[in-house]
Amino acid sequence: MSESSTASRPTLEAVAARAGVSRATASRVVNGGDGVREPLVERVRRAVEELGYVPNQAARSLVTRRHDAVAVVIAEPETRVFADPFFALQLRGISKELTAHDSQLVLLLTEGRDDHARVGRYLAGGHVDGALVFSLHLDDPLPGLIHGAGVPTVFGGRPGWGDGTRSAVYVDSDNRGGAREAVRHLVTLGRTRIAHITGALDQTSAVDRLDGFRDVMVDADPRLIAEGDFTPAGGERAMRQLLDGCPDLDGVFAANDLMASGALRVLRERGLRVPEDVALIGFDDMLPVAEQTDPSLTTVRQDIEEMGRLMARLLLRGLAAGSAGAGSQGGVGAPSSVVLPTTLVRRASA
Amino acid sequence: MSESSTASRPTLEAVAARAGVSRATASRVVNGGDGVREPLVERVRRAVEELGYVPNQAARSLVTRRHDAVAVVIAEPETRVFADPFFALQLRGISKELTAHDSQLVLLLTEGRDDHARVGRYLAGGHVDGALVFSLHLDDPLPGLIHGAGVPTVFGGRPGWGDGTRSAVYVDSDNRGGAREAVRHLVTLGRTRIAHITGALDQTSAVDRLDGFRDVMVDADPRLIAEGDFTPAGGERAMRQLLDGCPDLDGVFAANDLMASGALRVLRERGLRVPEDVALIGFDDMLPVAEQTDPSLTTVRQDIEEMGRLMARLLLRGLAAGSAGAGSQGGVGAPSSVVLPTTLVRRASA
DNA sequence: ACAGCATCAGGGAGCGCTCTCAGCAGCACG
DNA sequence: CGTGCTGCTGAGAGCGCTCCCTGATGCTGT
Repeated sequence: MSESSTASRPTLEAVAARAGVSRATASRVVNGGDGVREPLVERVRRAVEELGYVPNQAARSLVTRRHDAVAVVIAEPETRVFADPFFALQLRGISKELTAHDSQLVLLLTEGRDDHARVGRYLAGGHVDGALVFSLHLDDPLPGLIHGAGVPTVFGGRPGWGDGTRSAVYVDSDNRGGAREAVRHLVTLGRTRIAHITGALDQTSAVDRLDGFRDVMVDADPRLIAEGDFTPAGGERAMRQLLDGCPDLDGVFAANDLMASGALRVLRERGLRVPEDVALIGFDDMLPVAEQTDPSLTTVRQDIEEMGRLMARLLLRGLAAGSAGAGSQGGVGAPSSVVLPTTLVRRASA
Repeated sequence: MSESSTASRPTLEAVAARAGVSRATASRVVNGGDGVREPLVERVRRAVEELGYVPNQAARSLVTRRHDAVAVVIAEPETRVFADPFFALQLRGISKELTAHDSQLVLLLTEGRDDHARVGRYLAGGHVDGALVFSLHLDDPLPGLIHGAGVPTVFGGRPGWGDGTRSAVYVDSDNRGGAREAVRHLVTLGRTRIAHITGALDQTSAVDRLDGFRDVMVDADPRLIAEGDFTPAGGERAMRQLLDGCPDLDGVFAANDLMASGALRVLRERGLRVPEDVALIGFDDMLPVAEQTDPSLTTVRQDIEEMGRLMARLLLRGLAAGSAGAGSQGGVGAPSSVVLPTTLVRRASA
């Protein structure tokens, strides 16, 4: 491990001295240089350069009460869920947007109830300017807790119906619309006995996709709906259940690609051809899965990275509006939720 | 978006006043309470509770020069690489360890050269106590740059041979040993014409795995080594090349599971049975891949989450030692690199 | 009972920065 | 040439905290 340099870093005072100006003027230059005459700006700039001056963020925060930092809270990242590319891509989108606005990304992963309290305390402690929160489960107390903590927050995915989260700002994919499109596509292909493998129904995305399915298959036989859990194994189980209850089904819409891949195995195992006998559609367009299955998976794509970018943008915009305008309460600049469109990606399975 | 509370948060001064003690005493209690008599401790604790006091980290950092924050730098997260479960798991391990030590995780994702400068500046700016750095490519200037920035750093994976990184502290899997074990297993199975699909050779992990392969297959026919790039498509390409050059090979060691899955497809496509005709071993034990292939993949497992945890632990230990001892340079507490063992996971493919 | 010692509380300085406010220049105009 | 104005610059306070140092307090020993 390399050691930290013991030589104390130069202060604004030192820069000012070197440039032959006051600390205040040096500060002005460092923060944009408005209202300082050109020759002085130049001198200060050079002094900064020569001394390798970097502002002390702690000192700055102390007086400005801004931190140029945003917390990203990912609740309950069970291996299964967290390890999929989903969060990685969202993080990248968020990171890009924050970087563009000189904000730092403080990552908070929570595991269990104790952590909720910890995160709540951290956010309430005013260490960050705002928070981006991912909470997968309907019964998660975190969204309510955070919402109440008085920290500007944008949620990733429509949050559950916890206290006060009805008014929450969130960014989500059009799960319902995407599901509708998928099922309609199956209908277009002439399929009539179309089944649905749901996701874990304690997550809004799963509920919304199920609703989308029902929008098209208005009075679907209950035997054509099986509850899954977003895992390949769950997809297999659900597919077996569906085939047992309704052996002549000719279309399946799975609530994600992982379950679709499980379903695919079961279909093949039972000697059913895809897409000839049964057309199959997934959701997410998780590339390593969707492209590698045989046949490759028709699926509903959502732009994950864009979701992340948008969340960050919404939050930053809200922060800017909140600090600029007098009342941040529902003011003109207060952003509202965004639902991003999805697109059907046609491959071989349907 | 919920707005930030306008009521200013209570200060230590307020706590002290309420508890009827001085600011200094209140501070002592908040920081552990050593040297303060029990009744006073109790009173201060209650005041903290009642006022909902949370220390202002900025003010604290300003004087202590500690930040209780660690930067995690992930260089060049191309979608392909970043989106695999690898980083997610490492992040989780890191997060757990940092949380246990009340440190925050500041995530820095870099994209391109400009970002390098940005990250360098950030780290040199003394905003964090230390850094955990992932850099995949041998020619990446980042490790050298960071190493030179005077920030205590631990690397994830053996870094390349950039300036000064020879002495760098890192945590890595025993890539070479794991590879040896995999190839030896193929030998044990009676395979004699064993091929290797390498990873992208600008990454140390790929080089080390190739070295491990060579350790066992001392004078392997060059036609039995094909360069891949860690992607399924690369695995397919390499497998074709291998079969074209040496149609009677009977064992393959792929440098990761993704490439093994690609190789598997090609083998099947050419009518070769796995493991009967060709035994196949991967690396990583990336579950969604290794378990879902048919046949399931024999592979070399590394404990990714543990790697992350260890990196954080090493860094924190180094920080503690560095601030305690006078000279942090190679002192008693200075940690040295760790190479974690791997284990062969036998499934169906070999 | 009193000196001597250890222990614990409080006063105060100061970390590095921003920001208000006063002051001083320079200019146009009367 | 004097007055009023605009536009920069600098002095100084203070953000909330830690920590040094001094002073007060309780306890032991004789």
